[in-house]
Amino acid sequence: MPRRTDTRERMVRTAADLFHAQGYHATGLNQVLAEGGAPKGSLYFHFPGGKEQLAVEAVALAGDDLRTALEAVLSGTDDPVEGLNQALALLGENLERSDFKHGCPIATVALDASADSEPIREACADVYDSWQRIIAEHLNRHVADEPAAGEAGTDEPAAHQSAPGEAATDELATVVLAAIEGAVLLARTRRDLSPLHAVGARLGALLGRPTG
Amino acid sequence: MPRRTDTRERMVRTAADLFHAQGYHATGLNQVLAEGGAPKGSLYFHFPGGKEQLAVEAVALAGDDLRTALEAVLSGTDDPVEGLNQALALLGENLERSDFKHGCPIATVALDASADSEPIREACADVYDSWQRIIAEHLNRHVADEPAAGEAGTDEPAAHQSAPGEAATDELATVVLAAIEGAVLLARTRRDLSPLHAVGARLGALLGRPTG
DNA sequence: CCTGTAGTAGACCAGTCTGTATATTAAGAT
DNA sequence: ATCTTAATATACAGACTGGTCTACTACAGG
Repeated sequence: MPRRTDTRERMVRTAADLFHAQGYHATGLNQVLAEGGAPKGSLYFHFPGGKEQLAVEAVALAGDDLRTALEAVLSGTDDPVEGLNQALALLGENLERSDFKHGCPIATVALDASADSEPIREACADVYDSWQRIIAEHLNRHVADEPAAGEAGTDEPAAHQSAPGEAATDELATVVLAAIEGAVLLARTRRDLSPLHAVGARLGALLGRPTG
Repeated sequence: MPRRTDTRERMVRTAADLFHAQGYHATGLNQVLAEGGAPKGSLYFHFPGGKEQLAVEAVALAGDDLRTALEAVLSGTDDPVEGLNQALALLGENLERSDFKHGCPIATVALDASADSEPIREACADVYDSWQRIIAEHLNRHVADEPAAGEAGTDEPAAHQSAPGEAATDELATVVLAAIEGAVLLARTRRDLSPLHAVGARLGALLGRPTG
């Protein structure tokens, strides 16, 4: 093989970075090419699907990276609230380090490209699912032995097979993910980390702790 | 004044709609013009600041509209959880009615334009602030008499002046807003309302209810 | 040595982008 | 009736878009 073999990966990484900070439509291929140091021909050789394919792969890559980091942080502690707080701290560091340009690597693309491209939308949804799964597992590991509330325990016929509160944990993981995503969105827009701290401070109540 | 006098407002409304569904960079001025039935000259007459000014005004308008709707819904009930659930229902209807194109009218622009334009970013931040204020007032009206937790009551010197739980209510409103924003983001990306329902179901726990 | 091919390099295309400049029209004032 | 101004209507400019095309380079196998 001629010259370099890492061109493809470099392009995806560059694209992921730019999409992360600017979104899909605000990022031109020329910018990706310039920043990645590759000519146009190479792009369409490696990505015959063009910008759309590049975005799908970039989203998947960024999602994997953050999922890995999330797993590492969450598995490092026994306290579910503590684990999630460390995840929030990680996101806060990313925000600060990038002058509030790097929030959620998926959200921008999800919002500004899913109207255009169904494949991109699906890729983003898949990433969110994977994150939610990690969070749910984390919660299951530590708080599944609780009665898991019961405010809506009427309309569940016999859905939960194995664990008793599995459906409830999924719901809880959805809420946790939503709160985190919203906090990152607010923090990025306000250029201020306090939304992350607020969510962190209220995680205890959200997870059903007596009062923190 | 010649011809029409509503051209300006029509343009802002059209722009707000398109920015809402597609974001800032994905929406071309030609599309705004075509959909609003106005020529280019009129746009730069009414908005000498060009696309940026149009976006700032569109964001403010959309933010005002939703703030009004939010106020109406929240003032209609005495139960804070019930009120927020109705707000979630409203957002869910908007999503469904628009085939999941209309989520938060601010988020898309906030994410894909605040890297480019400081004025747009500020406009978005202002809208979020206004929404948060509405939520905080709503919470203050109904739950301010609670002890307002205290899991992190160590590093607060003497911030809260007037009401005892005011700072705590602000924090809580931030978390509520974040959770709602995140839920809308997830719902739009997944094309599925369940994140909204999940947040609704957990609002009680989040607001400090015993386990309701 | 020669050829096939993976990959690179960049010119090029048609279309679109935001923004500007120049008419043209309609109303209000004098 | 005329002059001014608010507003509309287009034509146009220059830059940039994503995408295609062809030429070229470097390596591998025969």
